[in-house]
Amino acid sequence: MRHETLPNARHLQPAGLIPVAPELMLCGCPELVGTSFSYGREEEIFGEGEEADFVYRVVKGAVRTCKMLSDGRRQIDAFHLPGDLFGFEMGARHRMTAEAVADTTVLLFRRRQIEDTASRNVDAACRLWDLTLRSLGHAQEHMILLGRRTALERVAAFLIHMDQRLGATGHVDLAMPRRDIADYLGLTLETVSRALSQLQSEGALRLDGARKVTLDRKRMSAVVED
Amino acid sequence: MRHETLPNARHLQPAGLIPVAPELMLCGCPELVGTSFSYGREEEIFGEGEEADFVYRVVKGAVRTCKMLSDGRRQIDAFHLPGDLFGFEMGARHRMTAEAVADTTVLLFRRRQIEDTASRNVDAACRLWDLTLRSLGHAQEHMILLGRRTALERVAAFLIHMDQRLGATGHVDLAMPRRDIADYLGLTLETVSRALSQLQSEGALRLDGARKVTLDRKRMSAVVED
DNA sequence: CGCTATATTGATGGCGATCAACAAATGTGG
DNA sequence: CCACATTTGTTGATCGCCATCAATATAGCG
Repeated sequence: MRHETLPNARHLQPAGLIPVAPELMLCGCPELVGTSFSYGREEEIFGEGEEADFVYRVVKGAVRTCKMLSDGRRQIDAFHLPGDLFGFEMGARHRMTAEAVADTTVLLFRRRQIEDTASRNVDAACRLWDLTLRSLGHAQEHMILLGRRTALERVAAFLIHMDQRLGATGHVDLAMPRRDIADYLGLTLETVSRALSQLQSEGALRLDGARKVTLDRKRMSAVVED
Repeated sequence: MRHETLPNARHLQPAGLIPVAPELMLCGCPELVGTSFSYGREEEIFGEGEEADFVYRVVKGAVRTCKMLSDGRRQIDAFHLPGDLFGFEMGARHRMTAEAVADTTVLLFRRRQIEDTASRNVDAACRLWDLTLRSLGHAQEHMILLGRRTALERVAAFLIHMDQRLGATGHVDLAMPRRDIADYLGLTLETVSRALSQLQSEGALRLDGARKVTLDRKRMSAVVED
């Protein structure tokens, strides 16, 4: 049994004092105040197999959670953007690795505190259950994408989804490289790049630099068509 | 707003009276007593988009939950065997279709009752949360299979998993046809059949009839090797 | 038995992976 | 600020796995 340790962190910024800012709380509970941590690009937040003592909320930046096989094959199960929670686990240990995709700030919540709160506050417990159901819903959507969608459909669906999460402006600013998109979509980075080029040649999007994409939302939707 | 109706069912077998049998309860709660229903092979239990008023537990048989695209592509997200719960949803409506793979008996629990119980009984709420986290964990495992595994690995992993769920005897009795296995693994039924033949020729398993498989667990594990 | 549903096996083709070269963006030190 | 190195992204050529189409075999069932 090892001692509970703090995670790797560049800079510790202690949370504000007496009047708790609402954005520091989890599920609106004043007793669940997060501690701010920052991670550099590509830095590991937690690794598969580590003790799952904390739950995280993204404040700034982007995080990927993924699984790897021994031969290096990787599957990214989700990208977490500002406002998103990640790090919930069934057992005592993480079954995923979490890494910062870009320079990232997160809020850290002690898992025991969350569980204590949930066991006393019914409303918080329901909200936590709902969050887990939401993750499950996302995973289920992703399974049909991975199992049954073509490469072009996957890339289009990904961009549409990112656009919606970033405000549905049609201007998507991708935080992650091609390789990460590929590992999220079950493709290679070359196939992702080709799909983007094809979507551009079809007039469904425009690439204003590799990470900046402008979508024609109507034509993009026509590509996925479920 | 439509009236809450009972699901399709062949035979209604009213639950036992005064002393509630433990196998009829959910999470060990005496107030959560299920009602037994039976469905024939290929019969729909609930459809995507329907009101999610019930949660189900398999008593006998097997159930598949799946999503479909408009052009007929299908992804089965899970097979539910005796003891398994299914039908939990985030919102008011089912986002999946559930169908009986074989002649099946389920217990039906009113969702409102479950939520009422969870809001009063902390222990039950935690168990329900844990069940959802378990489903999420399964979905995450399945994503790396769908995104990064070869056909042979998928079929081998599926058989190993089924063997474990059925008691790890090495004798797997498949309840579902090749087509369902294929739609679960993101393959075609021909590819599933070929993978089974190849595994047999490699001595990793023996087919005693299409639905009866005897595994060499050591050699099977060597195929998936994560 | 014969009828039907299910499974296996074969032949062929296409989508996406792999290997490779080049281009563009980013960063670094002089 | 520019020369150079490094990382990231695009595009091309080829290959292989799995899908598709097709034929046959087997199992289940009246």
